[in-house]
Amino acid sequence: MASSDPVYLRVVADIRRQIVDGSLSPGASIPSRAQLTRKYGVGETAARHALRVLAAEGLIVGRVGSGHYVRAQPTLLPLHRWRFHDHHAPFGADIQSQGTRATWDWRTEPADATPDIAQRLRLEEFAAVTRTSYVFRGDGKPVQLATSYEPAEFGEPVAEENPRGLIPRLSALGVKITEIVEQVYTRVPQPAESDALALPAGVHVLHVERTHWAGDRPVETSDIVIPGDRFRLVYSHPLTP
Amino acid sequence: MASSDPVYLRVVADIRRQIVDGSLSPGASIPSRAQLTRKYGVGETAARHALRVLAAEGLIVGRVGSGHYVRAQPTLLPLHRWRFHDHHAPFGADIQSQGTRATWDWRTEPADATPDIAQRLRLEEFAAVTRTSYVFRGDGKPVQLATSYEPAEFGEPVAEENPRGLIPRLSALGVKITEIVEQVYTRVPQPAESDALALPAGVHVLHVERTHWAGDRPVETSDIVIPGDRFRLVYSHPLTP
DNA sequence: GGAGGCAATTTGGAACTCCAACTTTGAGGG
DNA sequence: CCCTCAAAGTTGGAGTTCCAAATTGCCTCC
Repeated sequence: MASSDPVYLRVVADIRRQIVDGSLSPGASIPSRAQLTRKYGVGETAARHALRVLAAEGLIVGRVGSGHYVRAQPTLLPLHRWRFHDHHAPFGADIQSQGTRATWDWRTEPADATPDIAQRLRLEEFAAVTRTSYVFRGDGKPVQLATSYEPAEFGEPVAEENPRGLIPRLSALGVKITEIVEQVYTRVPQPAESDALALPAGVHVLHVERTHWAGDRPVETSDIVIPGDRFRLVYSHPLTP
Repeated sequence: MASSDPVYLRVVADIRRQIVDGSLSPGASIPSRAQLTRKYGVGETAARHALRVLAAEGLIVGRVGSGHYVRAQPTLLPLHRWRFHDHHAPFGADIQSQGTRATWDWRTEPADATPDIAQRLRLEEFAAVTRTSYVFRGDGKPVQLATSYEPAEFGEPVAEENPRGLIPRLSALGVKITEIVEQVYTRVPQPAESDALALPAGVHVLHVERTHWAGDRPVETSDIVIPGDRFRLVYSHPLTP
């Protein structure tokens, strides 16, 4: 904390310290901005700025008319990525095995492959694909979004077949899945995603690009959007003897 | 965009749309706040607020005295998590294989296991462990931080032995690694991490908790901090016939 | 004891103003 | 053409003031 640093950073650092060292526990109230101006001898602008930074870090949350409060640090539910890949809805099976009631909606439609999807599926641009959009719910609240793309040649996953899952469905078509690859990164959610997932301000998502391979051919690719404040992803790698 | 929405959101949405649809390409300048007030008929506060939100989303970056500019969307270098686990520095080997010169520093010291580490290593609280802190550099710039913990009984990885890597080292001690588990989540970086990794404002990190298992015993656990604007993690899962 | 009303307080949005440090541009001179 | 300097403009920090919507606590009445 250099003496030339902006005053708001002094306020941020002090409050952050109290939160991190436990002096201010989850649910505890933070001084109002009027109180901060008096306590730290700063103006309202700096007080607001400090509160804004702390809120953006997810450490506090403001309630209109009431005040700011320390946020409980989220417990991140683990999603074991390879454990349920033979279920018809791996995510659903995972959180259900952890005691959360899981439901999901999906919508399937024919689409043209965007350049990105075409590349991932090694198709021509604008090739015909089948796009299936999912909303997964835990205890009734949306907790994950996913969009899956398959070459149109595999046909549309009709409603009765969908519960069978991708791997057996493609197997019945003579396509054997040999590998699943997931690429994980973090990003800012799009406004529609924030709305759909009821994300608190400042929360980023984990974005998983998952591709099913049959030998050296990609036969399905998905974009999965996972709230970064609710889940962590667990990957296991056994070592062969 | 409801008509009762704050005016700053109108500005945000308009500029975001231009960036997303390519009208404003990377490097393009954004109107200054004075220009925004005139263009959108809002006050300076709302103009600043809009710019602040866009900056927090990583879409623009402000340069003092110059203006705001559209940020190039980062190309995320893939880190193949299981490909180099038998190297002495898997991360280094990974980015080196992609053309980036990798170097790293580390520092080893005895420590007492915190409750979290004790739980992860199935040790008593405050049990003696060996803590090794790493700073990984790509082309001379820090690009990843990691802290590794081992039970103290394995001894201190002395400098000459470190290049051999964890798995052969423990193997020489009669401990056979049977599985590696990585848990991935995203979070706000701590100030020291932001400094160390030179993270732009608003960038979150991927945090990987990695544990090496020998049978049902955890024998090493690490916390790995990866800039969310530079890397993505790639996990592969072969399906057995 | 419970319900309702009211005052005080709070947050989030917003306006206007000022300032230091910095950048950019244009004019003038060599 | 190149260099210098001044003017204009920019960002980030900061202050003060106002307002709508919401919350909380206290008081009064039934």
